[in-house]
Amino acid sequence: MRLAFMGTPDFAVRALAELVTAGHEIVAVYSQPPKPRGRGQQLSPSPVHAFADGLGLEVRTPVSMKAAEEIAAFQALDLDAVVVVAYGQILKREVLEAPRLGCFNLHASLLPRWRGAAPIQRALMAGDPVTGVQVMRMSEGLDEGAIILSEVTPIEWDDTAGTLTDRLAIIGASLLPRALAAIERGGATETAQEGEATYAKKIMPEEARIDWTRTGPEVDRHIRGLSPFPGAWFEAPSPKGPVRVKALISQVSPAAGKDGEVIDDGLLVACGEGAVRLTRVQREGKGPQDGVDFLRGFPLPEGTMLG
RNA sequence: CGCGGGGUGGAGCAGCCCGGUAGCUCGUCAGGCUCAUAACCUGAAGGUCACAGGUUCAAAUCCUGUCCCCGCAC
Repeated sequence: MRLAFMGTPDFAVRALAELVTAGHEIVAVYSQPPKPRGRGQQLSPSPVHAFADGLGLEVRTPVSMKAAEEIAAFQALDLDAVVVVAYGQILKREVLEAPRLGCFNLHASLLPRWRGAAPIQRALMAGDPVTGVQVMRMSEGLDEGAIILSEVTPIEWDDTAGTLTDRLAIIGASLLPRALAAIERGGATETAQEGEATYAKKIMPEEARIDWTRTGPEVDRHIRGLSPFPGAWFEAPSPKGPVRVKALISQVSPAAGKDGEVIDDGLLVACGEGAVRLTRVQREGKGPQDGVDFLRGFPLPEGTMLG
């Protein structure tokens, strides 16, 4: 089919790759414009942008798809369909209706649960037992379209946003060629979303700080849901003042103590109820390291209070 | 030139301000103790202190430049 692809982060790269492999003609790739990122504020293209460049595909990075000329240029592409994966822009009706067969979206949750920006992290933080990816026909509302294909995956006790994202990206990417094949021959079944909708709000920086008054399981989910990005963090006391430390991986434990108190010599921290052991950690200015390695150069003896 | 931290035996760190013997917690190897051990004791190996210049009698430490890593911000 004659397609356009719209996507921005790493999560979307594999989807694009699968579409290319499936032999579709990718007429244009839309991605968010390069922006200053990382240290030094270097202007750098999005992962999808960079990947598409590598394949020699035409990349378009409009600041807004709402501009009349942008819509006109899009309509002129004369497309069969469009695939959108974590693009980061709302598409207007004129855009959605331009392709012959419509616009399709890959979304990383079991809709209507977790519509919106951060479905994977929200599912993990909420302690959902399962999640999944779905291909849907896009409509004007936010992630409200009819479902065409979906696959469920359990959320394991040791999953982090990172591992789940990787897994869902792979599953989701494999769903797309199948969905498109069905759509092309007119055999796709479209099922309206059923159930109570919830919204996966964007993660705000203040939200990432660990609240030790919450229960062990809640703190654990908070840590894994935000790992590796943006990272749940706390403050550890040091001779030079409080140091910000990210907790990347943790395990729940039934031990007890005061909220935020280190209760053994292995980074076991008491919560409002129960405790969590921090098994992988990263302090500012340093790389990620195992809890035991961290402790060798940054002792946190029993009784230390974390903030 | 957005702000900031850092590159020291295999791992994680201290030492740098106030130049002068390479330190700490582990790991590894050998031996000992022990019914036994990831425990304990003794001993050993292992480092051009990121790289390149400079200052100095002397540089991990001071000065200049380069490369690389990371946190914030996004």
